[in-house]
Amino acid sequence: MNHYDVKQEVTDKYSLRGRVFHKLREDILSGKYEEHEELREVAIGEELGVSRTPVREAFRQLELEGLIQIIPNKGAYVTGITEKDVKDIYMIRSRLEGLCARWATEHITKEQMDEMEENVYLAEFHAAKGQLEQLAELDNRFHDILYEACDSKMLEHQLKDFHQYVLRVRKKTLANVNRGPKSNEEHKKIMEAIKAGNADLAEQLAHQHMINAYENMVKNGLHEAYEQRTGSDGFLRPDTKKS
Amino acid sequence: MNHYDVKQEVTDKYSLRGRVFHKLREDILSGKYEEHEELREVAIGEELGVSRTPVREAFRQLELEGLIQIIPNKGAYVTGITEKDVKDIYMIRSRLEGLCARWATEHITKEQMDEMEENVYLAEFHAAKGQLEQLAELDNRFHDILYEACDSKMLEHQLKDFHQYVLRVRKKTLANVNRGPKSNEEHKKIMEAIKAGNADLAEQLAHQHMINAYENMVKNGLHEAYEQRTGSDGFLRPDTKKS
DNA sequence: TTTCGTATAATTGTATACAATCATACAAGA
DNA sequence: TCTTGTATGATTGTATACAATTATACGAAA
Repeated sequence: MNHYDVKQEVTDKYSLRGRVFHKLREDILSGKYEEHEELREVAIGEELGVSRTPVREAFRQLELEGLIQIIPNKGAYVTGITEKDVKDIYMIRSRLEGLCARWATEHITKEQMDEMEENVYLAEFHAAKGQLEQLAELDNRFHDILYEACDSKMLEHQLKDFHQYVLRVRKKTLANVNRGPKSNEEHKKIMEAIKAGNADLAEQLAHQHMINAYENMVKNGLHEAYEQRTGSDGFLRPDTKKS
Repeated sequence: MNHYDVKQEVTDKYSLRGRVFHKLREDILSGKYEEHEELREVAIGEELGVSRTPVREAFRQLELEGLIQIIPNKGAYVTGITEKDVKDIYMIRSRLEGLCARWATEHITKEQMDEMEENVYLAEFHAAKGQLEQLAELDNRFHDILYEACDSKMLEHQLKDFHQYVLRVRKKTLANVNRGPKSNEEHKKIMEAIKAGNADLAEQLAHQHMINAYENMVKNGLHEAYEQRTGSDGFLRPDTKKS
């Protein structure tokens, strides 16, 4: 096995730098830090019990992920996201999710198809019972399945990049009682298109699915959704990675 | 003026770390290092006359840009790109370029429109005279104009991310005598669609433009194009940023 | 000869010291 | 009062020392 064949996380979680990186990312996404808040190297270091070196390296990564902005010789600041940014993100993502659905149609395995079907029908069940928490988790998982099924590490990388932003604005989207079931209905149609091998339709549906999600969010008050830092909700965990 | 309003490069070019970052990026893209070649901190540092600290920070950024891969406690390796990756990149980019053209239709300024027209007609001139070098530069510039005109820092960021990869495989694409003029014809149609305010058509044309570019590349031997590290060509400079 | 273990070297990970830059406070002058 | 220059402290930028980990060489045993 060559070194480059090793399945490698973007950053390891077991070095100090890795831990700092993940901790800061989670804190930023969860709203611990205000937008435009300055992050000081020594303060972060002391809080986590490490020196400045790993903190600085983590900063450089967070900068490229778009979560903070570093101004030379001044400091590191939590990135602000405007409403236009949010809209752009969703529109970009709609294209990529569409492409993802297309490729998923071409590359999905039987196991992935099975899990997707299970996901949709399970979500239908929870929707009927009004269990929004489970519904939200299944929603996240549906998209993860889609990412895996598209079988493109490039596209997956892109979509996960956006995930960083999206998580900051998405918290309340599915909290709306109407969107959850509606979202799942759309998942079902996407799933059926994939199963039928209709890539064009799958792309179109996944594309529209994102746009609907965005429009729903706007309708329900985008502003509060992403301005509010420590909302009383939070049933949607920031990191929805599967185990 | 608030600190976060400052137009800020992703990374500054005047710190040692910034210089290391840009130098390494250029070297990787230009093919100075083999794929999967190991980059050692001290060696790079000595070559550039700096210590390991800025080199390490640059490494972390290059990793997130996808140009190198860092394996904990082992080393940093230049990322390998498979043929499938290349295809994926072009397909993803086709969607994003399409979206970019759509937004450009909605947001382009008069100055940008003028420059785009000038670009196309100038390219027509060079195409007629068979001046491929100028043609290639104008081609790059056309896309830069498009990126600026779309007026979305999010999309611009995404497209520039891909640029890193694309530059590694693109060198020879336009060297083909046929593709240059053909490419410009497509630019012209995109330009006309934007000018006519037809966003749907602009998106569709820009989308197809990318796919054509990819198919042309495949037709002319993708493999050599991106495997070859120190080709005798090189009239297409790796960094095509405007001055 | 091959395999394994150990010693040594090489390399990365982290902490810290020092330099450079920036922010702030305050006083002098207009 | 307002502006401006300077001094001081705070913060980031870089170099270096040391620790931890990994790679390599080499010899002993099977």
